[in-house]
Amino acid sequence: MATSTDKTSTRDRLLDAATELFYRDGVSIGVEALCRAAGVSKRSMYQLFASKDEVLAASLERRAPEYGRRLGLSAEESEPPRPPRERILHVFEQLEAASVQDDYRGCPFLSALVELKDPGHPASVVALRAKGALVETFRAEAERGGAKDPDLLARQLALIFDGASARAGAGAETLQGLTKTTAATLLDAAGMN
Amino acid sequence: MATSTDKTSTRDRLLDAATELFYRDGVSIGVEALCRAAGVSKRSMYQLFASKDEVLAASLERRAPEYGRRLGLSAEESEPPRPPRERILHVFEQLEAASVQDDYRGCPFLSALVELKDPGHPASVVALRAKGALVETFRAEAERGGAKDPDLLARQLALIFDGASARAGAGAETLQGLTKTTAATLLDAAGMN
DNA sequence: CGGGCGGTACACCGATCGGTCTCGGTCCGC
DNA sequence: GCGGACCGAGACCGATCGGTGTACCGCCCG
Repeated sequence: MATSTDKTSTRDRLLDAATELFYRDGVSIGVEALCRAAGVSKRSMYQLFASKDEVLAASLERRAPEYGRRLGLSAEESEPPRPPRERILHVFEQLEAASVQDDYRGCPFLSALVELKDPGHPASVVALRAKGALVETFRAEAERGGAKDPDLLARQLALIFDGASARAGAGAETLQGLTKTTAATLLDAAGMN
Repeated sequence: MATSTDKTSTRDRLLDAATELFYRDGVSIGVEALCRAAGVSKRSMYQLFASKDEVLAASLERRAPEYGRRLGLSAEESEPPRPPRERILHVFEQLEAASVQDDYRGCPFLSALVELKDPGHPASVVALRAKGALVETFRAEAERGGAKDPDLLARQLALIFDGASARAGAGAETLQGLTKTTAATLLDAAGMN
C-alpha cells in the first residue's frame, strides 16, 4: 500500500545515495559502491530497477522538482507573485549561493548530459526535460515581464545559467555577482522592466 | 634525433586517436580500444606515457594551440589586426559554425573538466590553463576595444562561450546566431565600439 | 503455525579495466 | 652480417565492472 515511510525506505535510501554519489563522483561510480553507501543489497537494487542506468535516471527524475523549487521558479501560491525581473534574478542569486559551497560540482543535469554523451540514455532524456523546463520557465517570466523577444531572452539566460554552473563547478570561475550582473544587462537590453 | 616525420609517428598516431576517442566517447574509453584505434601497442603507449591520464593530458595539451587558432584569437601577423569587436564576435561565429556539425560534443576542455571532476588531474590542469587563456584573450581584446570593465566583460563572454558549447554539445540548444547576438549585447553594454 | 514476501549476504558470471611482460619481427648503424 | 633499439601482437595480472543465482532471515497475514 506504500502508505508509511518505511515501505519506500530502501528505494529512498538507494536514490538518496545515488543522487549524492553520481553527483560527487560521476556516473562511473560502481554499483557495488553505490549499494554499499545506500545500505542496500545489489539484489534489492536490481529488483527495484532494471539497470544502473535506470537508477541514474530515477535519481535525476526525483531531483528535478526540488531543483526548480530551490531556484524559486515553482509556481507557489504562498507568496504574492514577485515581479518577473526579480524572480529571474533570484534564480541567479540562488545559483551563486550554491556555487560557493566547496562540494559544488555544477548543475547535475548538465553534468550527466556531458558525461553520458548519449542523448538517448534514459538519464539524458530526464536531464534534457529538466533543462527544457528551465528555459520554458524563463520564457514565461520574460513574456510576463514584457520582454521584446521572450524566447531569445530565455535562451540567453539559459546560456548564462549553464555556462556559470559548468565553469563554477569546474573551478574555472567564482561568479561573485557575475551572473546576476550579466542577467540584469540582458534583461535591460530586452526592455524588461 | 626526432628530425623527420616518422620518428614521432607512433606518438602522433596515438595522440590523434586519443584526441578523437576521448572527445567522442569520453575519458572512460579503454586503453585497449585507444591503442587499437591508433595502431599502437599498449607497450609502446606505456613507454611514451606513464599512464592513461598522461595520454589524455597530452592530447588536450596538443589540441590547445590549434583550438585558440581556430577561434581566430591567435596573434597572427599575417592579417592586419581587425577591430577587437570583430575579433570577439568572430570567436562566436566559429563556435556556432562548429556546433552545427553532428559530431559536435562541446568544448573538449570543458568536457574533460566535467568528466574528471578532479581539478588536480593532469588533464584538468591543462584544461583549466586553456580556459584561462581564453578568458585572458577576451580580456585583452576588451581592453583594447575600450570596454568599461574589461575583466567583467571577458568573464561574461566566457560564460556565453561555455554555456553555449555545453548546451549545443548536449543537444539542448541549436545556437543559430544566439551567441553572437548575446555577445553583441554584452559588448554594447560594456561600451565597446 | 505456516507460507509468502521483502530483504541481506555473498558467491559467482563473463567482460573489461589499467598496466606489465614476453615474444618475434623489422630496421639501422657498425 | 650482426647486435641492438624499437615496436606490434597479444598473453597475462589482479581488480573491478554490471548483473545474476542461491541461501537464509525476519516479519506480517491468514
